[in-house]
Amino acid sequence: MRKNSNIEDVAKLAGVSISTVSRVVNKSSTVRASNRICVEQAVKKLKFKPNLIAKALVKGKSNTIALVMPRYEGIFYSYYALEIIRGIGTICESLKIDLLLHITHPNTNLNLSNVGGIIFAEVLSERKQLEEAVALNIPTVAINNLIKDLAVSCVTINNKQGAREAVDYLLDLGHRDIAYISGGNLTQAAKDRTQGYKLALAARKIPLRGEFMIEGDYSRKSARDAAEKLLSLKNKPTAIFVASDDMAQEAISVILEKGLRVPDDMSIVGFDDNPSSIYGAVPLTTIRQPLMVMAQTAVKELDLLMNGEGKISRICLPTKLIIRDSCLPR
Amino acid sequence: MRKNSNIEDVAKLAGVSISTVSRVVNKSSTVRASNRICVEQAVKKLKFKPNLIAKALVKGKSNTIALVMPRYEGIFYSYYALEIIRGIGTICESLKIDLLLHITHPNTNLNLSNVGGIIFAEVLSERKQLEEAVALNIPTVAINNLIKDLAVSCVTINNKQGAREAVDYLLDLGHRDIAYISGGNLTQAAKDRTQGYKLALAARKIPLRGEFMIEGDYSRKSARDAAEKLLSLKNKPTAIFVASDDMAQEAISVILEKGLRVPDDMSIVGFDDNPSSIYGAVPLTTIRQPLMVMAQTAVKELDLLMNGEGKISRICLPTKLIIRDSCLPR
DNA sequence: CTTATTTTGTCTAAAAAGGCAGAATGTCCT
DNA sequence: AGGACATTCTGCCTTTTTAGACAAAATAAG
Repeated sequence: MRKNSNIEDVAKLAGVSISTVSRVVNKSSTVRASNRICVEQAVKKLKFKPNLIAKALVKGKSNTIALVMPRYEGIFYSYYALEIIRGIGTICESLKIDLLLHITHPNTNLNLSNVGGIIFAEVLSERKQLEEAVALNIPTVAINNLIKDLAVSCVTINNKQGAREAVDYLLDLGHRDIAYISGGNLTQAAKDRTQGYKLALAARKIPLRGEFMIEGDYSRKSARDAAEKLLSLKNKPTAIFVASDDMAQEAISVILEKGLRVPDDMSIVGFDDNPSSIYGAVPLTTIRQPLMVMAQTAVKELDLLMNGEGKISRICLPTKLIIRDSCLPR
Repeated sequence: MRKNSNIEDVAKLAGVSISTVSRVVNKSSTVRASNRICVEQAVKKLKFKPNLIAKALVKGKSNTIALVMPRYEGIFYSYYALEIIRGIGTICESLKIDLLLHITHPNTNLNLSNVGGIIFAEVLSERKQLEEAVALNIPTVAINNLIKDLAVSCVTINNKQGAREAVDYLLDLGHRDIAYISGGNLTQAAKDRTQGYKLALAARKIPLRGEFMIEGDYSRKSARDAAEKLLSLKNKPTAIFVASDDMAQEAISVILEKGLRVPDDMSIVGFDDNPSSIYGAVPLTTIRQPLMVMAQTAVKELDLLMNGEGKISRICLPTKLIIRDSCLPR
C-alpha cells in the first residue's frame, strides 16, 4: 500500500520548508521564483496532491456540499429532479466542489457536520432537515421552494405564474373544458402549479370541476391512469394541462391509443420543456423552466454564502411558454 | 456563528479526559459505568457530534465513497442508471456511508485523495479514471463491467445471456425476422446485449440483417427514430428486441401510432423490467435485472474491501425473462 | 500487602495553514 | 562603498480535532 506523498516529502525534496510548499501550492503569497520552480518540480515528481481532509480540518470548513433529495419514486424519476442532479453535479465538477448526495427520507437525520453547504432540491412538507441545517448555521439553498421564515437562499421559478400562462394559453384558444393532471401535493412546485391552474380559471369565472382535476405523482403510470379517467368521462375536456412533460407524453400516448387525435380532438400543454418533448408523436407545447440555470444559480449562491461574501437571496427565474403542435383553437 | 462543541468541551463538562470521551463515543474499550453515564449526558447536552473530518484524518481514511457516472444524457436518464444511483444512495444512507457523486466526463481527472472507495456505475471505453483509482490503491467496484485485467471487484449481470434469452424466446415463438434496437456502444452492457442478439440468431443459423440492427442510445428519441426506420422497411420484422424498457415503450408508442397492433402485428421484448413496464399500453415482456441487489452488492463488497476484510470478487447476478403481453407466436 | 486487573490520563500522530519573527535582499543616501 | 531602512521571503511553531499507544493510577482479588 503505497502512501501518498505529503507536503513534508515535497518540502524535503525541494529543500525548503513546509510553509513554502504550502505557499506555492496555494499561491497565497510571493515566493522567490527559483524556489517556486523547485517546489513545482518536486510536486510533479512526487505526484503530490494536498490532502483535502487535512485542509478541511485546518480551514474549519470543507469544500463539500450536500445535495438532499427525497427518495420517492415519482419525484426522483421526474426529468426535473434528474436534470437538477445532473446540472449540479456537472457544475460542482467544474468548480472543484465535492458533491455529497443524500437520497433520503425527509425526516431522517442527516450528518451535516462535515459539510460546507447544502442544497435542498425539494423541500417536502416535513422540514426537519432544513431547520436543522439552519440551526447549525450551515449555508443553505433551496431549489423550487420559497422559504420565507428561515435564513435560506432560494432559487425558484414562478410555478404558479407558469401554470397560469399555460392555462391562459388554452383559454385564449377558446377552450373552456380544461382538465388538469397534477404532480401531487408532496412538493411546493406541484402545489403551486395546481394553484396556477385554479387561478387562471377563476380569473375567467370558469367554475372548477372536480372530475377535471386528477392527482398524479410525476410517474408515467399515474399520468396514464389520469388520462384514462378523463377520457372515460361523459363530458370530456377539450384540453388538458399536465404538470410535467413526461406525464404529458404519456397522456398523449393514451389519447392516441384510444383512436383520438392530438391536437385535433384534445389539446395538451405540459410543463418542463424536457428535450424529448420536441420529438414525440406530437411535439409538445409546454412551459420551459431553465433547469441548468437553476442548478448553476443554486451552486453559485451557495458558494458565495460559504465564502461569507453573499447574503440570503431569493432568486426567481423566468418560465416561458413554448408553442409547438399539441394545441389547436377550439 | 456558534461553533460546534468538540470532544474537549465534552471532556471538561463530564470531568474526564478526552480519551475517555473517545472511548465512550466509539465503544472501543471499557469505561466505568458512572463515567460513561456522565459522558453520555455531556454528549447529549452539548449535542456533540464527532468531527468526521478530524476522524478521517486520524484514521487515514474516510467513510466516504464516490459514485462515478458518465454524464451522457441517454445513459444518465436511463432507468438503469437512475435506479443504481437511487439504490446506492439509499443503502449508503442506511450504512452511514457518505456518498460523493461525480457526474463526469470519463477522461476527466477525479480528485480521489479523500475518498475511501469508489464505485464506477459505468466504465466507458476510456478507462483513465478506473486505472488511476487502482494505481492509488483505492478499493474499487465496477458495476456492469467485467474488468479482468485490474484489481477491481465487479458486480454484473450476464447481459449477453440475458439478451440471448430474450431473442431465444422470440425464436421459440416462431419469429425469424427479429430486429434489434441497441443501447449504443458506449457501455459494455449495451455491447454485450448486442452480442447476445447476434449469438442467438447465429445459433439458429439465421443470417444477420444490417437493416434490422439499429443503434439507439437509451433515449426515447433514439428509440422513436429506430422504430420508425424499422416500420418503413419493405420487409418489416415481425418482432423487435429492444435494449431497454424505456426504449421499448417508445417503440410500442410508435407502432400503435402507425395503426399497427402490439403484439398482434409486432412482438416486442425489452430489457430492465422497469416498473412502469407493467402498466403501459401493452404490458411488456422483458428481461429483469436485479438493480437494487446490484447496488446493494456493490456497496457491500466495497465496504469489505475498505475494511480490509474482503478480496477482489467477481459477482454475476441472474437475469430473468418476465413474460407479459407484448409477444405472440408467429 | 502484593499481584492482577481494570480504568484513566498524558502525549503523540495525522496533514496542512497561517501568524510571527527573523533572515535575506533591495534601495537610498551620504 | 558603507550604513540605515524598507521590503520581500522564509522557517518555526502553533492550531485544528480525534484516535490510540503507553504508562500511571485506581480498584479488585487473594
